[in-house]
Amino acid sequence: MAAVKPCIKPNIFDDSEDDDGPAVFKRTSTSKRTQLNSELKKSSSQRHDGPSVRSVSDTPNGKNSTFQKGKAVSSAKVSLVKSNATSSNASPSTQNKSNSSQQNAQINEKEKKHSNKPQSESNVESDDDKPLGVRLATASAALLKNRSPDVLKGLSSSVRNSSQSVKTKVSIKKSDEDLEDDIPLSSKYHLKLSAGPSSKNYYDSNEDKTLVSKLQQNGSSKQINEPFKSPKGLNKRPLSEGSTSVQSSIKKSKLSPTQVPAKVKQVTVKAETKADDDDNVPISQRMKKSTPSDIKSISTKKTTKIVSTSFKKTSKKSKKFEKNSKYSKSTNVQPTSGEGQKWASLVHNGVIFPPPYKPHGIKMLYNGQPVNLTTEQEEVATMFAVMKDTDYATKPKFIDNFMNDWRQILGKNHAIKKFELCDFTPIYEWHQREKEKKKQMTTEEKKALKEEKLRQEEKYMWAIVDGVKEKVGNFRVEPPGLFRGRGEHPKMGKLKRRIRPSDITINIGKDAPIPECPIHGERWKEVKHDNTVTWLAFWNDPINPREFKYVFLAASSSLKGQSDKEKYEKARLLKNYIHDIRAKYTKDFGSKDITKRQVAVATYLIDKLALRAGNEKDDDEADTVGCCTLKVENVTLVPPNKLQFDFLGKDSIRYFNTVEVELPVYKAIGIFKDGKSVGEDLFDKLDTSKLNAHLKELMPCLTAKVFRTYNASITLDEMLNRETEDGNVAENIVIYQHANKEVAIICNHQRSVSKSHSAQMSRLSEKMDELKAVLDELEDDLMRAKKGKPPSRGADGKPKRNLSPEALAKKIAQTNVKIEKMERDMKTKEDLKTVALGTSKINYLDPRISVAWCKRHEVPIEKIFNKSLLAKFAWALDVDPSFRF
DNA sequence: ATGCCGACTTGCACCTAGAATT
DNA sequence: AATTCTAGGTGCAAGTCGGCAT
Repeated sequence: MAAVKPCIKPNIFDDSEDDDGPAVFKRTSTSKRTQLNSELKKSSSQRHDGPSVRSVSDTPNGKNSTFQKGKAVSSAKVSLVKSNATSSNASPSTQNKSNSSQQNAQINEKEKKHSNKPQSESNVESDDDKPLGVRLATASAALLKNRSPDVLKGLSSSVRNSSQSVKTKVSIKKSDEDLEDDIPLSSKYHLKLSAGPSSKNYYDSNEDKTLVSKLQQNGSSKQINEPFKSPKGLNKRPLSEGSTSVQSSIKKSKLSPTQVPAKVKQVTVKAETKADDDDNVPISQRMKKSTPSDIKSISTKKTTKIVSTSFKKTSKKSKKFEKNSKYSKSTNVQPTSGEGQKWASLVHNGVIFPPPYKPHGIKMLYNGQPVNLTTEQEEVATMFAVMKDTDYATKPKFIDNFMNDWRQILGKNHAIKKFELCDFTPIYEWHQREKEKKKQMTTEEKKALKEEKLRQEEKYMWAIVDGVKEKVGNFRVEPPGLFRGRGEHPKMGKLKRRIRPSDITINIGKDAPIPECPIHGERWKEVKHDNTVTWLAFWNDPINPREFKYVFLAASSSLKGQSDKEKYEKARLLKNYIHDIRAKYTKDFGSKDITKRQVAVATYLIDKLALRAGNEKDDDEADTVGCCTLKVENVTLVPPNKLQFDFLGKDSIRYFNTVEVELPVYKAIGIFKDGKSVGEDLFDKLDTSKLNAHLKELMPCLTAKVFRTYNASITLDEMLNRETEDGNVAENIVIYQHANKEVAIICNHQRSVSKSHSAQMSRLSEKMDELKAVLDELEDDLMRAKKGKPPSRGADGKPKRNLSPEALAKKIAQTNVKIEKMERDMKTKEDLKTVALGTSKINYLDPRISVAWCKRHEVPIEKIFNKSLLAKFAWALDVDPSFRF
């Protein structure tokens, strides 16, 4: 099928499993039905009037690429690694999946249906459903453990070694301890996996046995529960050391979409899980036929219904959770309909602006002398002053950008010229005092302040969408400040100027009153009525005027909930295609067509390692990469068949991981690297649009990011179902958190170690020592008691009560329990110090998995989802307990 | 095909109130 | 009552991806 096909909007997917009816988001107060119909009629022609007006770029120094360019490239560790790696060579044991397959005695009907797939019947299913990473993960524990600090530190080296380098990396001081923390989650994870026996190779059900056989199977054994542990250490992730600049020159300018399917906008109907529907069709056929028809909305509707009803019969829903849900199913009508219409009526009050700057009059020093500044000049000086104790304050790029922008405000003739002569301390101290004052306020004062703020903001907090009151996400206009880009962002420190009403475009229903401009005497830049988009307002980003800042509804809104659900449905759909997709790319590993081969390998990496797609980036952004933009130095071959990845990904978070891969992949990577020099693209024939175009041929609407969602959710689902025993609530929660953590590691979701982490840990170990001392003493006393002697004197010298051996034994047992608990707590704390659980929970884990699991195991959902998550996932709360991803 | 624009999701850090601990 | 710790909320940066114009 042509690469281009209309991508359906997931309406297509069916709701049947979670409820009886086609689900529709029900709005509390008003029903949408009427309006929906009308929406259908409307055409979406207004689409183009999106934010169109834009100011001319005003980036004076948008070109600051110098900094970036200066960076040196990295990638040295090859040699080191190599040796280590080899030694660590995980033994790929093979072994089976039986575990997983039996995991679920009570597969519900739906499940069974799923397993009907042609090739995956006989529970092969279970295998395919496993995240690749899990199945095939490898890692060299030894490698990680042995990593010398140098290895870590310098991603930089190869260049260095190779002499080409100008390594300019801004030095970042790191202690050895720090280094430990730098080990990316993913490595830890894989490490863990690598050790044990494992499940069979994922593709063994493929036709492509040859390839398979060549490859060693390796495994994933979850039983090895000893994740890599980083002993001590504190601190943050590595930073910039990674990539560098050679690349900039090589960079292509943006990506280029090849052919993009025309998107069928959210069409109405409810889609059905085509998955289910299709289950009886051989996948191959399915792939072909499916798209056009199935996915197209209307036809689907019917199907859906049928399907859903059939499903339903067995399911009885539990409504418990439903009450607080503001959504519910009401009709068959889809919330949005028509061509891409997102709403029919939209009422809101616009946005609120930060208060004008209040000058404090504290004079900073220049060359030791107090200087007079105008209000505007002082404002910018203050922005810098208050950042004194952040890392930014010492970064040359930051300072440089800040000074450039500040000088413009100071004017040509101002006395202040050189940063080195500036002393912002007086302002900084003033700021500290202010903070202190605020802290000292009594609770009542604070409360009053809070109420006042609330009073002012209340009207902006809500919008009325199709008659339903919904929370607005970010109604506060961003205050002016200094740009805090992540990683080595070339624009960090630039002044983010104040946004005014004349910067803002409002989007609102035609019939709604236009929000009054909150700043007297000013007016909005523009007011439009585009119901094909969900934003309420936007303005151009002052740092990069070609980009926008939008005001959207909050996550709890129906609009967001709906697309969230669609996202997960799409990922679930992938479950039905994944087997064939894997077979296909495995086959293509050996393709003579180099593009095909690159596509295959890239897809494999995205699937197996949950890499992001990797769009092209401009020179005025931090130099980070994703799959398609990997540079040759980001991947190192580690014989015989491992790859070591080391690069900075989104938010300049380091991805460092060594993985065993299929031999053909290993070889292919070698070929892709061949003849290229540092800074060049590993996948030179690829970009995200080509890759996504390819993925769309395999499954309608499939894009790279779906793999992340899929692998995250399927992992949670399987882990929960495999590991939950009939424990109590607390035990179950531990299991959940464990699964959550695995997912976070797969996705490389990291957080920086809190400043107080090490202090906290040492405090805990002190306590632990105390407890142990107590234990020793008790044991001693017990001994004595048994011999009929009195207990020894306590530390304070006072005699202790003479307890019976039984009593002492009991105390000992209690103490032991305490110690064990404490050990566990410490371990978790240490384990999680660099792992961020939240991101996956919010963005990657289908909430229905969690809700259904909670229902099955009588875990109160509140233990898993906090208030805002409950609101965000309102659409999922009434899922049938038998739901499986 | 490419580049750009546009809209929307994802992601980490920071801040804070309130819980937990002393 | 004072302090420390933590979860949860917010802020906003940084991704993804579609689609149009060229």
